[in-house]
Amino acid sequence: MLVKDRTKYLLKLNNRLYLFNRLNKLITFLRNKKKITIKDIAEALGITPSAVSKALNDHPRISKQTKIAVKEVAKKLNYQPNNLASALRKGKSNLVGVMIPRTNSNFFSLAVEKIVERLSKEGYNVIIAQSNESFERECKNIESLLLIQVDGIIASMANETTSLEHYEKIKSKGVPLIMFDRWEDELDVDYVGIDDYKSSFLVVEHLKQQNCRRIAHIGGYKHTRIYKKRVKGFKDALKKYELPIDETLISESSLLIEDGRRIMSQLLELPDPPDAVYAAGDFAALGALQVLEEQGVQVPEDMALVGFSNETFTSLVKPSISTINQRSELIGTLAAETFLKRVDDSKWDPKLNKTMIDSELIIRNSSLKTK
Amino acid sequence: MLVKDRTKYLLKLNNRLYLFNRLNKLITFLRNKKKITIKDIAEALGITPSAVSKALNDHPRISKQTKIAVKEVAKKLNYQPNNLASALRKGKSNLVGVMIPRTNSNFFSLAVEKIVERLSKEGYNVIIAQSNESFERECKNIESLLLIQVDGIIASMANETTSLEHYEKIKSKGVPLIMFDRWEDELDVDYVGIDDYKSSFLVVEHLKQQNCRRIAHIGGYKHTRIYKKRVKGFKDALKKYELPIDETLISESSLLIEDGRRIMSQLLELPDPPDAVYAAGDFAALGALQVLEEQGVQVPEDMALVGFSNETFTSLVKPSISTINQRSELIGTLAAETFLKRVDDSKWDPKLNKTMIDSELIIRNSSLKTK
DNA sequence: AACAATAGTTCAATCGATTGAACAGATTAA
DNA sequence: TTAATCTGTTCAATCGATTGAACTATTGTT
Repeated sequence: MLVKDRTKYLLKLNNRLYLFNRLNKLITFLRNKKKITIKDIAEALGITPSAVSKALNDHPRISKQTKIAVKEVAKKLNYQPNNLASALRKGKSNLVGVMIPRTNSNFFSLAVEKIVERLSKEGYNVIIAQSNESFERECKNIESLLLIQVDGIIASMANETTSLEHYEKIKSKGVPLIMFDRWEDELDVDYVGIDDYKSSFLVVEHLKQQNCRRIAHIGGYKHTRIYKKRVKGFKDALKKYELPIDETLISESSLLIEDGRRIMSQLLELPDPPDAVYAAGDFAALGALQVLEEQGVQVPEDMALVGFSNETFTSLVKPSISTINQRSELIGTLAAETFLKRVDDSKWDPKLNKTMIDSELIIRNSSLKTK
Repeated sequence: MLVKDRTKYLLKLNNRLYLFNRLNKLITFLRNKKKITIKDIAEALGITPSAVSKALNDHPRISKQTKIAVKEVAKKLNYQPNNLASALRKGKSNLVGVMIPRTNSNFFSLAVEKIVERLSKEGYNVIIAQSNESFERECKNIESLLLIQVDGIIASMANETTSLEHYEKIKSKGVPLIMFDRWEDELDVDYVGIDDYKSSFLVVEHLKQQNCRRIAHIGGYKHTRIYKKRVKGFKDALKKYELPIDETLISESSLLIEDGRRIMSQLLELPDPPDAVYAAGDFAALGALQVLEEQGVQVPEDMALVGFSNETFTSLVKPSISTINQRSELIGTLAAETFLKRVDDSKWDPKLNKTMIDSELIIRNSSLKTK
């Protein structure tokens, strides 16, 4: 009995001490703005740091009371967990790297936005890196991302990139890698993107409906899978719709404005010029449009024009440019979800996820002859 | 009992699945070599981890021989330092957060590129966050950045933002904060941006030279410092160049395309419409241009037009839009350097750095009457 | 030869959170 | 009454790198 009474007394004392300490801590905090750790919370409550850690992480063996008390004090002290420490211990940084060729493109910008949106819901922080279409930069970025121990990388390849070692390196480190849009077949990774092959069919079908007979294609470099697929789709679609395939009408370039200009000029000088141009990129389409305008060629009457990617400007120029919507938001969300599936042990599956979604043709004035 | 048995069975199954998954992961892991730490290097050389650490960091008390040997082994084992561990110990993550309203804007995209370029030279990794002009998102982003313990934040305010508590929080945590372009005077922080006031002078001077007499201004919201300055500069410039100030010609908006359209329409309906429009944003300028074209108003003959920011499309539309180049690259570089100065203890200076750089007027067809 | 100075390492604590094992006390079962 | 079970917590090791103090050879000085 005596022991019990003494314990009660001690508890009371302890409680008083607790209140006192808490107050003290608060004052100290406000005065020196020092960083609060679980140790401080533990001290304030008269328990150990490990109990605090467990309480904060909802460990089943911690009582409800303690959890509530701990969380309350944590909030009052404005506790911010040290991510570095827990990352070090858990071997998980909660950081995901996203690497894209450029941020100032409608497609990538939207996709990234969705990736961030989805991943932050799961408590991840996203690091955005841009390669500027440069191979070297891409390598460096990957180095950096691995250095800071991201839990995964979601990437889209730079145009310049042909060698894939740096991507292999990610895989060899056991870091999940998800590719979207631009990617190579040889790279055995999860993938999300539109069906480039099918997209070309949409374009050709539409142009055929507009009574176009000779369709030219301004393509991207064939070492990149998506551009190869677009060309393949283009040719197969021509076949399907019984249109002639003329190799002189098919070109390969970086798809910049200048490329569009140069190639369009060349096409116009042909003895038998095309009556429609399908560019695998909007910038090239814009370049082509400029040349057409300069040379007084009527668009779409004399020459129909379709681009690819739905860049912002396509709806702003005159005539507005028909283009393929790659549904960037959906791709972004799916890429994020593929990553989440990959890191979820309970759903671990050796099979790779290859997700192909359907693109959408946006018909604008540059290709709409018939009303 | 039956229930219990079943539970046990399920647990067993679950456990087996878990083990299987783990084994799979282990195999992958082992195949790709385990993670190398300084301990491994130490073991390989028969010295202690601390000696290795010191050798790698070029500590003066370590012999040249040892340093060379350590670095050689490190390279051979493909050692990658654990950033988390060193960050935890040193209290420095080598991460810098950059928060911008949008990535798909020429200005911000270029600025960020330069920031990354400059900071990675100094061994920093950059986290890019976009607020999408949303106040809420901006707050969340700052939370995240602080959570992962960035060494500093370089930011430009969202349009929506009027309250500044979240920025104050950064400061109160002792994390260096550098603002660029969009920023408020009340916020006592380092700053880099163009001289918005002076920029308006450039525009008015140019329009006066083009014989414009009644200049309208499509302004941004005045709660944002830069837009306020542009209006002030505009009025003062009108005074200086002895042009009339007509408040009905000065408006305030979000500077979106629609805003430009709406305001331009209103201006055209005035009994005495202006002969020039100076928009504080390129998108608004574009909207205005669309309306002018639709209504058959000749640009620049009947109405000269100048925008602001040098967005990509300004040089692509017809007529190309005159605009202000904010020298994003320079701003980016300077912002990065301001940060570096701020964290360099040897150059510690309580004085805040406010850097104003001169902008540049790019004269294009939308305002060039005389050749 | 004795001692100080110096170079080159090792030792041990540390950053902050996490986690399995250990332990104490309360409750229930045998 | 004793043993078994369950609950709620503490203990101590750990993640990997860093760092000042301590220690041990080695060299130089007188």
